[in-house]
Parts: sequence; structure tokens; C-alpha cells
Amino acid sequence: MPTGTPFKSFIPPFLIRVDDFTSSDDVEQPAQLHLLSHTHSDHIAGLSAKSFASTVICSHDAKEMLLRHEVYAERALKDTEVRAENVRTFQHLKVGPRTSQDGTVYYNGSRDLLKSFPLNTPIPWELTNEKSVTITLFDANHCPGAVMFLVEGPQGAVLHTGDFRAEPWFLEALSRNPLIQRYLAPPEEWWDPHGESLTSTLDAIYLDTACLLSETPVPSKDEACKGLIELMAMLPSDTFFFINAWTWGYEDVLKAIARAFGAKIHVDRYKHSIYTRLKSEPFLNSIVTADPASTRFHACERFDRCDEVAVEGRQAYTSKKRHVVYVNPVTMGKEKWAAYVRETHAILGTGQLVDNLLVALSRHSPLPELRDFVKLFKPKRVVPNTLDPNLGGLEHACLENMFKGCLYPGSSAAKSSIPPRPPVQSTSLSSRDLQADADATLKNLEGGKAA
DNA sequence: GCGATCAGAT
DNA sequence: CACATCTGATCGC
Repeated sequence: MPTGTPFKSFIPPFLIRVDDFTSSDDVEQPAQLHLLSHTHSDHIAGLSAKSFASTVICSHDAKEMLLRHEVYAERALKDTEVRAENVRTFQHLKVGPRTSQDGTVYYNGSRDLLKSFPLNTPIPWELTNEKSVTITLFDANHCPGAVMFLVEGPQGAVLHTGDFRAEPWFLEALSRNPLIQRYLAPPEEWWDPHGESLTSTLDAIYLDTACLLSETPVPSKDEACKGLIELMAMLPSDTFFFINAWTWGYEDVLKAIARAFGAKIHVDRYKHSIYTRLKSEPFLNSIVTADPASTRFHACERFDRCDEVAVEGRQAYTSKKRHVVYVNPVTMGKEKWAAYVRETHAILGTGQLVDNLLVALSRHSPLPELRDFVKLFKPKRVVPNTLDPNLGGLEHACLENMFKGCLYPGSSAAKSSIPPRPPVQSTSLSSRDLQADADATLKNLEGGKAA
């Protein structure tokens, strides 16, 4: 994770690290396990280091995306065939057995560090000889392969959201998912402090706080796509479109366009190679094409567009006039989006043309959605996954007010940055050991943080 | 030297 | 625009 992640990216009470693979002198204890929520570049810090040699748990699609990851410069070189060799940043994470000339297979040196877990499936994992946890992956509605992690163990249970978009349907789906229902907060009026034997309370939610300071509600992804399609449909049917899908996470727009216009989307070689290999995206897989001439909808390389949409606006292209409209995803409030759609609708209604369209598609939840999400669980603590270094911990100070009424009764958000003692379930020897371990862990992490 | 990390711009 | 990405500088083995 970027600078400013609390607990050095550990998720107390577990010695597990999320989205941070750097080795640092001030991390006293090595992580017992690494988790990767998704493959955006600010979540894979340290993974490209050739010296990295630990197991990483992620989704099947994230693994595929990581192993096929190409940086921009490499993509360009490969496309022009100046360089045929496959330079993939994370190739060292998976090394197959070597076969010598006489046919002998050598397994030494081979490895596959990325352990892909299926979604919605609790999987037991041994951290050490004595300590096990159960890990469940849930789709995070952020980009292909992006997941949330539920980690359950004798020390407690935490939910790490990774980066996510907790729009209304997402909360609905989550609350109906049996694998997490144990942690749903009972309705306030039913609250009984002595009746918690059947349900459980999350010790912490590690929350995607990228848009924590945004109070303005944003449209759902569906509302955003619906508005865009409405406007696109008002343009002449020979209009070409370039969709600025500049990073993973705008696939909903591509799918909506394909559905609405019954046409495939042209994507560049790199995106095509990824999209067609995503296990959990069969529809996306079927709506993209590598053939530029086959469609008027394009989401190819941003700074190296194909000839079909190379010229923007209403300029002459080869022998005929071709109008290329630029579609740009933005973060925009609900009301502003409604106004934009209304006004642009009016312009297009008069027969005027536009050269660009916006689509208000947010890949992160603003504060109102974060509140609703946290309220669903009422965890004991909320920990921001990122802290803006420029704000000097302002978020921490504000967190109490921001999530008032969203936490476990009796836990004030003042405690939100300080993990409480994990509860001791029994007085057996093993539990006491675990408790001692957990205490030591927290002490070290706090010490490291203060230093 | 190279690779890893960071600042700055887009 | 965007909170993700690329580039080029800098640090360290």
C-alpha cells in the first residue's frame, strides 16, 4: 500500500500483511502471510523485487493479471515488434521446472508464489504450526480480480475491503451472503448485550478510505452507465467512440455499451490478452475484439489509439468524414451527473453534436457509502487503509465523528486506531499462548508505529 | 552498475 | 478530470 497505511500494512490481530510486499528494516516481524487485494500499481509495492519470495494469496484473476502485467513502455515495444521477448514485471513469482537437453526435468528453483483462492469459499490456512486462520475472498466491485478479505481465527475476525465500491446493490448482495452473515449487526432495537452467542462482531474493518473526505453521494455504476448510453444513443449511428479506459475498473462501461448497441469493443493487444483470460468475466471476455475495423467502439491504448479513432472530433479521416467522440470517466456527484445528462440531452436534442461525453463512474465509495457499509457490520474498530500524509493524520482525528453510530455499541472511534485486547475465549493453554502472541504482536506494531 | 524507492506531473 | 500511472532522479547494495 502507499505510504501512510497504519500498522505497516499489517492487519492486527493477525501477522498478515495486505498489499505491501516491501521489506523494511523497521518491520520487526516478517509477515506470516501476504494478501493481495488487486493489481493496481499502488497495491503491489515491493512485489517486483526479485528478492521477494513469500506466498501471496489473491484471486484467480488477480494472479492472471499480475503474471501478464506489462508496463506501458513494454506494451508499446511489443506492439511494434521491435522487441519480441516477453518482459513481464512479475515473471519471477512463477518459475516453472527446467528441462535440460537430455530431457531431465529439474524442479529446484521452480516456484509458484501466487496462491489463487476461489471467491466465496472459506479456505483454512496454516500461518504457523500452531496457528491457523480461515480466509474468504469476496468480490470488491473495484476492478477485475479485486477482492475483499475476511480473515477469521482464534484471535478474532477482520474484514479488509481492499479498494471497493460499496454501492447499494453491493450491500444488498453482501448482506445476503451466508459466508459473512454471522458478522451482520442485529437491528438496533433488538440489541441485547448478553445475547451475542450466535452472532459475532468484527474486530476491525480495514476500509478503503481513498474517498473518505468526500461527503457528496455519487451515482451508482448502473446510473452512470445508463446516462452515458442515453446520450450516446442520441448521436448519429455512424459516430465512433473512444472510451478512455485508462486503468482497470471501467469494464462496466464497456459491458453496458456492448449490451446497448449490440457491438463489440475494440481493445489493444494487452487489454485483450488480459480480458480474454479472466475466469470470472465470461461476458467481458465475449464483448471485446482485437480487430479495430470491426466496430465503432474503441477502448484501445490511450496514447496509441488505432487508426479508426486516431483523429478526434469532427475531422476528415481518409475519404470520409468521421466523427470520433471521446468518452471520459470522471468522479461526479449524483446531482451534478443528473444535471449533466439533462443538459447534454438538451444539446443533442437540437441536433448539435458534441466531441466528448463524461461518465460519472466512481471506483471508490465516498463517505456516505462507507458509512452504510460499516453500519452493516458495526465492527469494534474502523482502520483506514490509507492515510493522506499531507493531512497529518487528520482522518484519524475525524474518524470518530465520521462513523458515529456505525460502530459496535460502546466502542468509540477514539479507539479506532488502537486495537483493543482480543477477547480470550477460554483459559486453555493454547488460548493463553495465542493471547500472549497477539499482545506481543500489537505491542511491537504500536512501538514500530510510534518510532 | 542495477534495482528499488520517491517526487513530480499528467 | 483521475487517487492510478509513468518518468526520471536518487539512494543503496
